[in-house]
Amino acid sequence: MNKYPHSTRILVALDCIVFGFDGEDLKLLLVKRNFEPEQGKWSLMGGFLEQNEDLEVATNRILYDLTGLKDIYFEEIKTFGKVDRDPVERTLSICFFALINIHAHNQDSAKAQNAYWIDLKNRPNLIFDHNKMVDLALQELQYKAALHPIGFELLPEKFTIPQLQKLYEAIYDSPLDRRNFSRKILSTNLLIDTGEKNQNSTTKKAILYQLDKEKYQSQFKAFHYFISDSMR
Amino acid sequence: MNKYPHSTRILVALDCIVFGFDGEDLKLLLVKRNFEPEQGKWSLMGGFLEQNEDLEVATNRILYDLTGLKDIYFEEIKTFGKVDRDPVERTLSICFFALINIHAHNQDSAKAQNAYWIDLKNRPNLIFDHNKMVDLALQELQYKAALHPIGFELLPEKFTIPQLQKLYEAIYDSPLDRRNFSRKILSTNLLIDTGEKNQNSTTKKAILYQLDKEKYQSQFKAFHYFISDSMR
DNA sequence: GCAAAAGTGTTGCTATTACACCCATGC
DNA sequence: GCATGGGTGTAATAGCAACACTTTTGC
Repeated sequence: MNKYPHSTRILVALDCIVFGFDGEDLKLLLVKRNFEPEQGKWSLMGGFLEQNEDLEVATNRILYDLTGLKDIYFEEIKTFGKVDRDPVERTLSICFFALINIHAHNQDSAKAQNAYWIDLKNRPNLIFDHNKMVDLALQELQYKAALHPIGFELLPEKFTIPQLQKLYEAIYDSPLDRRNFSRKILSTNLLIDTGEKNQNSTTKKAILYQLDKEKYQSQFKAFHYFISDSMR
Repeated sequence: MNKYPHSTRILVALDCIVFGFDGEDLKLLLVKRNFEPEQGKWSLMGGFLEQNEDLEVATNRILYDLTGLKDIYFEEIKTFGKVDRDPVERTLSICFFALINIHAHNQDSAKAQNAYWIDLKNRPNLIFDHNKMVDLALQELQYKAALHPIGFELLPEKFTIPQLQKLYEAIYDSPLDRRNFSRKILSTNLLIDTGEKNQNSTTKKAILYQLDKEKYQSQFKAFHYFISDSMR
């Protein structure tokens, strides 16, 4: 240990932007801090990287503590490294976003962390540089979701095309044509008709689909153009 | 300083994949290590993040030391954080790639670092997890260059469309149709005809273009589809 | 004049848009 | 039966792939 001379060791945090979707709006899982510094203010969920912990392990640990979920989809965004970004001590923040099915996560885990789902559009001011992190995370989500089928991570196992459309409309904050959207999604062949229909509807019941996980895996890196350039 | 209790400070390195293009092949600027550990072996250029140094500043410092260039295009890829990735001491590596005009950089700077341009296709085995870093960097370059006009960063100020095509063919290691490529590039309106022609040619002299930097900036985030999905 | 490289043109196809119409459900 | 939301259809257009031909240059 500590054999490289003359170089400083630095505190390394992980900060996580957790996105969820309640059927209408995009939500963020935010923490009302009951600890110093900035007690009482809102922040992202985070934690410190431990000496004997792989980075991926730490990420999964933080997400599990917050949501009670394992195998969450997450993606590293950027490392924030201004010297003075944390007033207490110089701290790097490795920042990533995660997508979860808002109904699958464990409410108790969230409560234990003093975390709440907040509407993305009405989000409060966050501590430190966390506002910038959220802005960047939303940009990355919009970027990735236009090309790759990551949106499904935010939905329950079975979902309808109109639900999927509402999700995309929330992500891009703009309306999409119902008919063209449906055709585009179905043409990817990523969806399997379950034969069931959404019973929670007062009008025509929409078909419930589920993701073809094999195709999802194999086609993940292909470009799908879910959203045209002009919409983004 | 050091006010957060109970958390370990960690050594943070930056490792840089520098891409260049000599007109025929993609090149990597690699360092033949004249220091321990792994002296005599090949590695990426890197350095440590200092206590009072912003992350971006450190990145620019390392790139400047290596190439003698400022304002280099670079992009963060990922932070490598396996506990045992460096045998000497646990070290995080914030990994990024940079694109430079191979003829503009300062040979003396590179020599001072014991760095050489190596053909990407014939690259030697690298130390630690640096092979993985290069693989990932190439993937990211391919991904980004298919959608955004970053390829120009690898070319001199004035260049011809056939040169640009050779660059894209090197990046994707696959041939492109001359006529369709030309049309696609010109349709972006990113190129300005300088009126000059490439004199280093024994046959028909190609038109020298330069980048319209204003359009480059403003359209950078738009999708351009330089390369079709099937080619990637 | 000929070989080699660069510039421009055409055509058929595919994908995307911007629309309209019909069906199922609950009241 | 009617309002609401969901599923399917179509015609015009734009963009793309796969081609051939012509021009410039050095020898």
